Amino acid sequence: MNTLRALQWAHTVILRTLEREMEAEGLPLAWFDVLIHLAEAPDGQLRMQDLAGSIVMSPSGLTRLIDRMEKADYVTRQRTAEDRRGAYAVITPKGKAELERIWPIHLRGIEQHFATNVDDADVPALYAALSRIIAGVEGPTGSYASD
Amino acid sequence: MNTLRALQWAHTVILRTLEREMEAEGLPLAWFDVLIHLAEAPDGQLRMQDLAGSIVMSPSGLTRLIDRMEKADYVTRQRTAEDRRGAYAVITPKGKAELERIWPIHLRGIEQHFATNVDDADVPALYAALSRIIAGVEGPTGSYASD
DNA sequence: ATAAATTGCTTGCACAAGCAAGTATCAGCA
DNA sequence: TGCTGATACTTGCTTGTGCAAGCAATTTAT
Repeated sequence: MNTLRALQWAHTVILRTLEREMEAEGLPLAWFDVLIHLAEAPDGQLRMQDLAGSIVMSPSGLTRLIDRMEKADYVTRQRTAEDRRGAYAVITPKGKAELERIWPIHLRGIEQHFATNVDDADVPALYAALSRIIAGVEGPTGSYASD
Repeated sequence: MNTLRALQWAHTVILRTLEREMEAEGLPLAWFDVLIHLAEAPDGQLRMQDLAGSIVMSPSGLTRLIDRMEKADYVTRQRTAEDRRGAYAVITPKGKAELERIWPIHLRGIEQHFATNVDDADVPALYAALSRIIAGVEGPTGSYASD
């Protein structure tokens, strides 16, 4: 219980801080998340639902997020003949460039607000514990990639 | 970085699940958070800003949250002569009753979605690591109570 | 072959949250 | 006392999110 509360606190405070930093840089954290997941995916594309799962957002939320990002020319939607209901979100060159730009800034933020405060010795245990939690909540069908 | 991502995942998935459960029970998680912090405070009251700090919410967000909860008669605002700018949020009997009602349900949810998946051996390390993170982000002025 | 059920994404709607600006009160100092 | 600045909360506005419903394409069953 207290551990859960600590988890919530740690998350909220860190993420809020990072979010503000990113926003100040002109790229909301959610946008960054999308870009990085796409950049890491083969061909820089992901089905909408897979992407929604990866960044833990509702389908409708993702639809609008991609709407905005498409307007900014960071991603494109690509429909495929193979299943004409579905759509891929594809990262654009501009999206890639933006990701390159923001990446070091974001890393610095993480270093400053998170990594600094983690005892090196804690990391493996922390990571292992969190992974187990995730695996448990998700069940065998989970889409969390522990890359 | 991956550890941070794991933190984010674990938090988001668990909290989202709990939130849906609570909402189904008729008490949003945020309301529960407010109630429990008030119930734990001396005289069941807390200054608005302290409460905002405790549940990690912006002052404006808390104002409206308390507005809603006041309408539901779970809390009251009480202004004091000592400093007429400030206000206390005070838990009402109805609020306490609601907390009693929801508490076991929430605990069961935590057990099911969180505690089950945490290796008992992990807990101390996990808690310690998270606490260090929190302390680091917060600085010496932090308002996180590790009760 | 065709109707029914399912899937994949998109819209209508309502709501909660944050930022910036506003208001009232208090503290410090000439 | 009377100003100046800080504090504590509240309000106006904008935005992002989720749920429920909708639409189109696809699969399943008859």
